Amino acid sequence: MGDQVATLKDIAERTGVSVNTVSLALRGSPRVGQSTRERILESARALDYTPNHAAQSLVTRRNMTVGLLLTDMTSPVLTQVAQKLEIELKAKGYVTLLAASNGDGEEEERALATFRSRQVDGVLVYPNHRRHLDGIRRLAASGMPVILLAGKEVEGLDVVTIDEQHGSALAARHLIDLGHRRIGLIDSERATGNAEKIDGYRQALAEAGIEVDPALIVGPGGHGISQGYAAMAHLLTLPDPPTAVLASTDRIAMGGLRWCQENGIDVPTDVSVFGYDNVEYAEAAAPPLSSVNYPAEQIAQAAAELMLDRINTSADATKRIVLKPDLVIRSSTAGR
Amino acid sequence: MGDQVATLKDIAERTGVSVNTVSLALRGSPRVGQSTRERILESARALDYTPNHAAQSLVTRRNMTVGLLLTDMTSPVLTQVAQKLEIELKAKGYVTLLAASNGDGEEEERALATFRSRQVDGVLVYPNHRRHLDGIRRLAASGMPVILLAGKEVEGLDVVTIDEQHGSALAARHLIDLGHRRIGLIDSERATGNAEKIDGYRQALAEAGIEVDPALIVGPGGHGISQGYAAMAHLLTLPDPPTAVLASTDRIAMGGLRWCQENGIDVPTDVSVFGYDNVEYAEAAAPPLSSVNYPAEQIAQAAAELMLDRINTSADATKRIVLKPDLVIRSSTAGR
DNA sequence: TATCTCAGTATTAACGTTAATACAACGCAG
DNA sequence: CTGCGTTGTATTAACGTTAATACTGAGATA
Repeated sequence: MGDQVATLKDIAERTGVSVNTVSLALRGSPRVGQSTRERILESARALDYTPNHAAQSLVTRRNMTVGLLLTDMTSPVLTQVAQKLEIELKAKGYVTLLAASNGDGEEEERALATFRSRQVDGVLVYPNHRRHLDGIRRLAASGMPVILLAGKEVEGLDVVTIDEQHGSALAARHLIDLGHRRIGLIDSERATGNAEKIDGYRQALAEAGIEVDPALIVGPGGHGISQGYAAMAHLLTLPDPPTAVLASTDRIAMGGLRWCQENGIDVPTDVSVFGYDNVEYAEAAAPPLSSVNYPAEQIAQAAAELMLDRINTSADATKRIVLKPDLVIRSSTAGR
Repeated sequence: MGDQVATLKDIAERTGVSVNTVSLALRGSPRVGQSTRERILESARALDYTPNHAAQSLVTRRNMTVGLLLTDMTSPVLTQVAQKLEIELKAKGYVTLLAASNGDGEEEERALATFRSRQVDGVLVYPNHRRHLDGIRRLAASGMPVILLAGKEVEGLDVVTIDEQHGSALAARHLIDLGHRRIGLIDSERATGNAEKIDGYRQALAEAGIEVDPALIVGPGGHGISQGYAAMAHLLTLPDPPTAVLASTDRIAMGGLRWCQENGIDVPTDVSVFGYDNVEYAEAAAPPLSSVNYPAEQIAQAAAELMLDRINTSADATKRIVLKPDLVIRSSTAGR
């Protein structure tokens, strides 16, 4: 029963006023009389009225929706950001339309097209590739507010992200300060921030006057736990193995920790291991993992704020908000 | 330039035909002539036309959207399901509108209202409370397809979930088979499936003729890692501590593992620990955690299929799909 | 040649809402 | 008692699309 949803018209008929009066009353306009308003509100409640968003958005040209495009819906870092964003935007009345590109460029394009077709008011994107931003640029050029959540060096687009190079350099410096000179790097090619993280590592080593040994840099070809396991195996069975290892991801680091454990290599006595992202599980690793903290909350907050700005006020120059990450030192790192 | 989005009308004016002809042509109707069609398609491309979804949905009464309400956007299990669901639904042309209730009943209500207002074609829900389903029931009663993703005992609503009691019983039985008699249970009150998991534990013990010692059942008051840590501390400092512990969540189990590690208690020699969910990180725990596998992919697949069914064909009797979980045995469990 | 068919296109009316404007009734100042 | 602002409500026109129906001209049919 009552399979049809109630519309303004239904309320209007029931109360004997015009549709427009109902609309005004429900929106709290002072122009409708006390008693009429009450009758209308009561009818609305009785009919369990919910405004038809499509109709509203068609006429107001506001959708109260922002699109959020993630590269991976299961990444703890990304979902943390997504969670905060959702909360932040919801507080302002916006709904989050989520899509995942799962590392696929075509999926990314499709998601953007969907966002456009649905007339979202703005789009937040973790791009798949740092260089290949054509689709995103096109969308932005068409007047859609677009904010990138990775790729601090990007020109011509708003960006809110962390300084991944800085984080990486910080971690490397910390290891150097502990007395390490041979520091391995496991960096997954496709992970967000690839080149930047390698750059930070190089920078820290250069500053300390340590020559970079290319044999100590290994791309695991993925960012799963098993890839970290394999990469660590590779590094520690080298003729002249590193005494410390920097991983581009906690996942990778934890895979590495597992290899150490299985092979009787004590962390941090035999090797120090440094993660990246400060995932919740890093705390429960064996041993608890030192990691570069990804300030998800601040990113989300800044991004949400900027997004609302972009939606409500017409274009300024593009903005670039780059947060500096800090370190969380636990017990997977120690001096020589 | 071109800040205004192109509409059918623009294409119509440009090609000199009527709006309706354009609409037909773009939808591939055979009723429009070859040459006209080509001119229209070309114009559409030139103007970078994207259909206005709000307008479409207003008249077709199909939104091609399903709402997904999660209790926690950062839970690895839930996001895994969300990911698969998104992929599955996207393949059928549906977009996923995501919301998180974050364990708050009012947020849940608000999210459902949003879904309704946006005229989603269906709603998938991880409910906050098993008993308090009023809002969800009301939505379903209004004709909206609704599928619950937890709470196998629920009447009158479609449910796709796993048999949590069975999973829990399986795990307990495994520990019993290994020779354990004093088995602790850490079950977080609010986690999905609370009562069921306890029931499974009781059931397995009863079957084996082991009396349940209430002192061995501890509710950690949350499902974080630190709560698991504290709960394990509590259990293992008992006068007569358990020789095996079943945790209602991998997160909790991993918190427990950490406590053991810090306190020189070897797992599995001194205690066996069993997790629940088979989170990715379980594999990298120290030691790798035995866990009840949550078949996220199957859940998502079944839920998506049922949802499309509900959207496309009018109501049958409510359906209840309950998958049986299996165990993943790693090295955190061993015999006495 | 008159009629019938049919392909191709146009016209009209929805969908549910908001926005702009018009109207009616009323009290009140002049 | 005329005119005027005020208050409350109604009317009309949008928004961009689809659906139903109406028209038009040309070739086929009788």
